[in-house]
Amino acid sequence: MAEPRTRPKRATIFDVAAEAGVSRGTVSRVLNGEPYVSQSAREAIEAAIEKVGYVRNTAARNLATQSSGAVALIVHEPHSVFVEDPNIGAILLGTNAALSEADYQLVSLIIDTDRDTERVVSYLGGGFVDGAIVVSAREDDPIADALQRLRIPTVLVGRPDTAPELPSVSIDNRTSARQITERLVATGRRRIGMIAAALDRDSGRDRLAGFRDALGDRFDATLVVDVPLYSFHAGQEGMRALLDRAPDINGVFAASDAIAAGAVDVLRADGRRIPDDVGVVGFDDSAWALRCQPALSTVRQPADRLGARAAELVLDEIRTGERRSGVVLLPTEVVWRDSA
Amino acid sequence: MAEPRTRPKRATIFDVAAEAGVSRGTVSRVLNGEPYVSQSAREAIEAAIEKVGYVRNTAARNLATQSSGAVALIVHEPHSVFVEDPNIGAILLGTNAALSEADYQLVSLIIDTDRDTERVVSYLGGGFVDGAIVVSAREDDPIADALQRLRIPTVLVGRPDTAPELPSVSIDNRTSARQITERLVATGRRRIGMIAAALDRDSGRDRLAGFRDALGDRFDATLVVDVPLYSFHAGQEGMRALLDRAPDINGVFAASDAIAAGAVDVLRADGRRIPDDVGVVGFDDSAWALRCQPALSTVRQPADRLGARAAELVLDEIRTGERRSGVVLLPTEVVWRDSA
DNA sequence: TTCTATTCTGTGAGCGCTCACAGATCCTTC
DNA sequence: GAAGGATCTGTGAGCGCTCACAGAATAGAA
Repeated sequence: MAEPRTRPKRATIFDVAAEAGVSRGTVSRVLNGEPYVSQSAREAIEAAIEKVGYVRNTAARNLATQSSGAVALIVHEPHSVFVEDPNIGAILLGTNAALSEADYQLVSLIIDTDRDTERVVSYLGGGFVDGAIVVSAREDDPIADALQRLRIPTVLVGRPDTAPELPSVSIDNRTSARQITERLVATGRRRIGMIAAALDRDSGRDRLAGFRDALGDRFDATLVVDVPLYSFHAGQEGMRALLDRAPDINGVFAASDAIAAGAVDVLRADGRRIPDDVGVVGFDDSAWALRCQPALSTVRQPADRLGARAAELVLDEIRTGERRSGVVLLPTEVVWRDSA
Repeated sequence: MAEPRTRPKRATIFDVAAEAGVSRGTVSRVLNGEPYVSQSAREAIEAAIEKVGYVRNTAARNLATQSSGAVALIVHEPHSVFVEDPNIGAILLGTNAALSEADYQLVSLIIDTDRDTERVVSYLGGGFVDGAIVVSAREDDPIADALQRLRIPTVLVGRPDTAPELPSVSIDNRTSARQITERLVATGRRRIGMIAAALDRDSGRDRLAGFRDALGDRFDATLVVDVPLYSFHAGQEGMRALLDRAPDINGVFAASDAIAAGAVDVLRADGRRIPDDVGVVGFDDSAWALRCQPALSTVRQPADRLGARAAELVLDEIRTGERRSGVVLLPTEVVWRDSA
């Protein structure tokens, strides 16, 4: 932290009061939109604020109200994913918008290593934030646990089974996956495989479950490969494995667009035409989807709205003190393009 | 902002003083690492801090020191770029790391619309941050101007010509562009074109200048096309235009990897082999580079170090009160792969 | 021993704000 | 025309910390 610095003195609530010819209390009242202020006083104060160029000092306010005016967005992903994953950026943007609307400050905390976990937990214990949003929590996430212990209003993005007490906002991965797979079925594909990923998260598991739902009796576990990451490379590897097991495969559901792009790459290298020989569908509607040749059919998830909704829920709990547990599911949209 | 909330009472500096049998002043001294504290007092206080679980209240400290303990990272890009551009995420991460090391809080502000500009300027005027880092400032950027007026310590990432008084950290775009183009020349290409972008920023202009440097007399202005964005689509369009103008082209320098990927796409669709018929090089060493077929030769820029260095400079100015203007150039690295 | 430097410690004031309370003013209503 | 309620306003205390100052303790030199 810094040595104190001298900056041009800012006007305080005192200056405003003097200028308007009223007391601090009255100024504070109009600042906070409280009732019981006369019209004339209100106008005088507003004019005075304008005149002296007053802006509120957050530190003082936070000290007096015993709150921080900040909400943490905790992203539990390695740096590489943080940089690459389009959804995370969109969630961040959505959260930021909703929070600043309500005059709250977003503080983003990125957890990469175990050391970060510790640091973040102690930061959270410091009362620096009034609430928290956790993105991509794992099962038994120590952060979620800590947040619960500290009784900090928290909302999860995604829906980990481990912390059902915590409210969360998510998309219906299962139904979405079922819908897009069904369309694959409807176009006459009979040998349909899936490249699944992140089975340690609910999102990954639910996409697999939806795939299974759509196939019903025809589901064949040997046509499911599990890759470690939502990445292009993982998609390539997954597709090669699938091709090994079932050379006659004619439909593929990839757990993300990046994976689908990898799969498309391998399929074309293998001389197969898309969608004629093999239909491929993805998930996310990220930039990958349009970048593929042909453009990918996929599921669009409203990542920014996910972030915004989470922020609203946290704000609500901060204000009312009441936790509304439960899962908020935001609608997705299946986008049909040319890959299937 | 919130109604006050009751949270379990936290220990204050008072509790620590009582526990250790000393006064507040002495506790404050050890907290701030000041001299003139006896060994015994220091030990007693440290034990007391541990025992009562004390953590410092930032709001109170900020109020007393008249500083905020926060540094803003201002990103002047449309949301889409923010989400897509790998460099921005890396800069953010680097800044965050350097700042939290020094116990400062990163506050990221994203400017998308003109309304955002206004809001951010007033936010900045509110004394919420002790310093600022501006990413992708434009020429005549109103934010940079405001920051100067408010006399807030500021460092630019990138090197806009308009605010030479402000210190900045950047890469040497011109030399890097020259180096990678020279290699294109060295492999025997004679008809070399460039897909340039963002010529309203120094980065874009410098890359073009470096290209020109490398070609010397052989530079042919008709082989330079200018595209509006650092994107895949822009790359496709740019390449088509280049092909129209010079069907015999055999070397292409793209101003970014995304553009290069678009160019590669068009070239292959046109039946040209890479690197045999046409050599292609990019810039950034982003995820695009490895994703291309064949993998792209490109310039790696240390985006995270850019962010970290900017943070260090801001911190330094905050602490000393002295502005070190001038440009810090971080080294880049040309990465040779298979596309040229 | 006495005097001066040096090291250490406690105290009061104040940062800018909010909150609770007490008091003032105004309007109803009987 | 007085009582009672609603509406409005000012004041004091306090949030947790830092800073400047004054005073205490210790050490070293004369």
